[in-house]
Amino acid sequence: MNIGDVAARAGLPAKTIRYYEEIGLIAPDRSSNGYRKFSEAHVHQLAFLGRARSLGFSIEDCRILLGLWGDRDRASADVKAVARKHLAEIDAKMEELAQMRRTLADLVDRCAGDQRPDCPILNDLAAEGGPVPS
Amino acid sequence: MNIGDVAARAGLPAKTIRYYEEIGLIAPDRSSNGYRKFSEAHVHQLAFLGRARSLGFSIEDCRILLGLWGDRDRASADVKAVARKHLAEIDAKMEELAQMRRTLADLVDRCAGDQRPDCPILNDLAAEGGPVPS
DNA sequence: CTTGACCCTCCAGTGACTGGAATGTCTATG
DNA sequence: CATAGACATTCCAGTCACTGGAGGGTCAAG
Repeated sequence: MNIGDVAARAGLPAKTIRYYEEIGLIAPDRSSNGYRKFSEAHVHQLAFLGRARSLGFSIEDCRILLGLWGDRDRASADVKAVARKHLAEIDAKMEELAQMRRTLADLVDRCAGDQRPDCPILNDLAAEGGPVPS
Repeated sequence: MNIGDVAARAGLPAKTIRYYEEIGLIAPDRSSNGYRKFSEAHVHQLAFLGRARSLGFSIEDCRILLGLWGDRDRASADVKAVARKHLAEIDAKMEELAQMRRTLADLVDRCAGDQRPDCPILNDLAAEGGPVPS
């Protein structure tokens, strides 16, 4: 199977698949003409990667998960540990965003948004204490 | 004022301040010895940038906000538009993260996390339909 | 034999810094 | 006056995970 077919079936751009080979995530064979040759197993691996990436796992986490997936003797605890770490990162990011959102929404609410120059958003950004909600 | 003092007062790393100069966000003078020379106004601008960045505004948004801040004839509507656009981006990111979080939390919940290899996390990542919560 | 769809490699760019090397300048002390 | 150490400078490379594009080779159909 050539890269185009694999890309269609795995739902990933060909560019991305080439990149994944470059960083050693997958290792397709080569035809005599230099084209990458993919097996069904490769398609499954790439689809796996696509799903893991869509859940926000980093490439390095994906590498680990792919290794665990291919390891018959894995412990589910190892998989769970990776997932939990990622979950914690997501929670941290959400908390950070929520904090920004609160502050920003407050500023937006307080701004008249008319033709006059007076603006609480700029005022708060300019203020010593910054726009950190007390 | 040298870059070290400005960095301490604005709460930004010197490296970042040099970077901001490189991309044209600020324009400090130079002493005869080649050192950057900053004024009080520069300190305020940098602190402004630090606060805007901490709210997640992109560098380009910061550039716009800085311009509006320095424009006596601005309309607060223009400021509000920038902030609202950013608020919408934050909301989109939060929604995306929340979606990931739901799926991932479900997977983690369903995984025993013991020494056995059976693992719903890997199973779902490997599945045709992917780990998209129905 | 040509056309067009595919494939290849290599290079550069994204955003917003950050680290480090190699070098120059200033200030305080012996 | 020499020197040590704290500061400053520039430039290059790396981060993360791709993405775009140039320039060229390969293949199947008509």
